[in-house]
Amino acid sequence: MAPPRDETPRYRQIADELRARITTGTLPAGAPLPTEVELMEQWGVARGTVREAISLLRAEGLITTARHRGSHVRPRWPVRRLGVDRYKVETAQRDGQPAGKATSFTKDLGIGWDAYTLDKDFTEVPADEQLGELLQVDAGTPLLRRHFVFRSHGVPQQISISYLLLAMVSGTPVADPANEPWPGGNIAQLATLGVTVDQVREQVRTRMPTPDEARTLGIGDSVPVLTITRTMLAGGRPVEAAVDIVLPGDRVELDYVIDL
Amino acid sequence: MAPPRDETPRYRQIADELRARITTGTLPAGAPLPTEVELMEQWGVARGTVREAISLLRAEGLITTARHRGSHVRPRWPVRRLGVDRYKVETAQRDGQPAGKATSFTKDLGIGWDAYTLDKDFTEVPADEQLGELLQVDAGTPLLRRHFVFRSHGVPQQISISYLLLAMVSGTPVADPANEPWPGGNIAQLATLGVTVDQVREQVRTRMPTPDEARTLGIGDSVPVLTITRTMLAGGRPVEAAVDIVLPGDRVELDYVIDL
DNA sequence: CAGTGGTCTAGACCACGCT
DNA sequence: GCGTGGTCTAGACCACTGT
Repeated sequence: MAPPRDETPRYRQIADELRARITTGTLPAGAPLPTEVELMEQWGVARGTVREAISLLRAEGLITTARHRGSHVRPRWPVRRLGVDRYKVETAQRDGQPAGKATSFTKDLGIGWDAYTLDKDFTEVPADEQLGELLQVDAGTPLLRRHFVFRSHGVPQQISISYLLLAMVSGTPVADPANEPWPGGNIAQLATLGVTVDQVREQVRTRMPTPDEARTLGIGDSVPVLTITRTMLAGGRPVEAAVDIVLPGDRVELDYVIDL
Repeated sequence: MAPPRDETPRYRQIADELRARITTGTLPAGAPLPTEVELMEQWGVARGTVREAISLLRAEGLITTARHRGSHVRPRWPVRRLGVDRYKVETAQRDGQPAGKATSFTKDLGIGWDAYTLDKDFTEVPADEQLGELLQVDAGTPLLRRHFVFRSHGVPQQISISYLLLAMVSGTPVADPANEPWPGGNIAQLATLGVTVDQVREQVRTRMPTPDEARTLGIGDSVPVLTITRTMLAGGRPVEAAVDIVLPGDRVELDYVIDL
């Protein structure tokens, strides 16, 4: 009953054909794919075979599938650039008026990403081993944990979990969530405490999102994320550590300039 | 016939249970998962349901599946760090003896990645629009295209396609593939032509690999890749552009330090 | 040869969005 | 209420790996 074993599996042939239509633009961004039933008829295969093909394309990030509404060609998002100079700009602003909202997030927003909202969640936690190492303190040292979800135009753009030494910020305006978003961002914030950040280290990795992250960022669970572990240092001493900044991989580009 | 619609789908429950066993270490790296038939019996479901669960885990990069040999917990690879100072080190070496093989690739190799081999493929191509913009030349300008596949211990670690202005390198040793790998790497290479690279720009993105890249890098096609577009500048003038450096996302970390 | 995953079929019921 | 994708069943043949 199984059809002739010509060469490549049927479901792969179907996926190949659809992929070609997408990449050549015959199926433009946003266009609906044929329904499963249509594909069954066109190719003369069972539904499972069609679904296998579609799930391949979904895993490649080429399409999205919405329940009851079919699969559509995934539109390309404008790519948001996160430049290195975002930190330098903030530094420059530190001495002048902290006008506008220039967190390291909002600074990055190019065209079209000017308005934004935050979810904030501040708690106090003891340092675990990894955080202790990053911040060069003993495990158990009390930290202020700040969990942010940045959104612009309602679209989630970044998840970040950042840690500050509680002894450094306790009782200051920095420890008060009500003051977020803080004009000038993290670095301006620390400057009000007399801490001058002079070096930022970013460790960049990629991985697939957890189901939770995919939901929060509004991406398919087949779109990879960029993660950054960021350490801010003042005079060689770590003062802030963001262990897991999570960015949607389909619309972010990190831009680094290295002077030799 | 369909079983009770309690809440989460059966295939998801199965995946969740297996995922938990993996992350807690009950199923350690390299351990085999139960076979499909075993899972069918243990959960009392059809094979399709079991396969759905397994394909979920595969998409998350937690397991690999080999034909006729079952699924196994994917071992964690040592993470290779690509630090910013790799370029600075090369600069320092330029004036001294170019001892050893210190390309920007080999410099990055920490413990265990000392021996390596190259695939090289040099051709001459005209600049397209993107390359023209990166190198600040007109489209159509002749370029030397160098395609490398770096391997260490037989394991592919990096694919890169790099472009140099043909007018700059034509007839020089740099244009001769036989001279690769070049001691000291790209920057040392350009130095022999009197070109002093003083700035490197890297644009980092992530995406899923093409089937081709997955095969070349020896990763599953569900492991994301990091891509870098790198421009080297000398006195503000771009002298080299690498449009698509592709790195396996499961074993690479990019490390940037930003001085303010 | 037994057992594995790869592929495929031909049905089924469901919840939900749309018209 | 019709059509969609989501989920599931119960079979089947295949190629290849191991013993």
